[in-house]
Amino acid sequence: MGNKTLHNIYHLLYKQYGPQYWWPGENPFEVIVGAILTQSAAWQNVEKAITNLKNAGTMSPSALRNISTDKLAQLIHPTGYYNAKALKLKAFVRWLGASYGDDLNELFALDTDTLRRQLLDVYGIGPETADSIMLYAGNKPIFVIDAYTRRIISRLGLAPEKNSYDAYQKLFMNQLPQNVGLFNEYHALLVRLGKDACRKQPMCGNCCLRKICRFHSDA
DNA sequence: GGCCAGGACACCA
DNA sequence: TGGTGTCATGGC
Repeated sequence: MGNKTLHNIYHLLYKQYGPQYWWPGENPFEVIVGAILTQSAAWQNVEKAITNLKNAGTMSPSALRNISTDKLAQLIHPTGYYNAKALKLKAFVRWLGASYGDDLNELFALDTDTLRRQLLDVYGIGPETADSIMLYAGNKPIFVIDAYTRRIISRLGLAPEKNSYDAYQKLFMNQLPQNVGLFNEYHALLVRLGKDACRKQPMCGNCCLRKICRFHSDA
């Protein structure tokens, strides 16, 4: 594989779709809440939940600590898994208050490795959510891997030997400049492509991946 | 009416 | 380490 392949795919995607303006959210805390709520859920449903939280005056760490878990679950009902996600939000704000006095600037002042380890220790925050928080709320140069990314890369024949989150992440981070803006836009573009792409295996001949496929086989 | 969304965790072998 | 079940609504 040419070491410029991932660069070229990025430029092709950007040319096709343009900037995606991620992450939708008014401030870093809202981005974090959205990152937890969007786990295996359509963003359209997450927006409804975020609106509910704002209307209830609960889009803040202290407000989320003070509200009951049941009431919180009601507010985020549209996202699905609302009981589980209510516990996850509770776990995060409890930890944020106890460890950092609700100060996200202090949290994001940690070095990248320490920050990621600490986020992963919080209940409900796995690799993708941790990396989304770091990149889109903390502006840290780390690449977010999701199901779309794996599917697209795999179908292009670029899958790493190990089918693990870390292996996919290294694939991108070893070949691209450690640039927050690039990582931000690239992941968003992969999701955009993923929404368009045909899900059938093997790759069908006429879906939105075709152009990239043709490019890759030419490269 | 079935499928699947911008996952994570518990439990098992 | 890897596979499976669970959590669950809403749009197409």
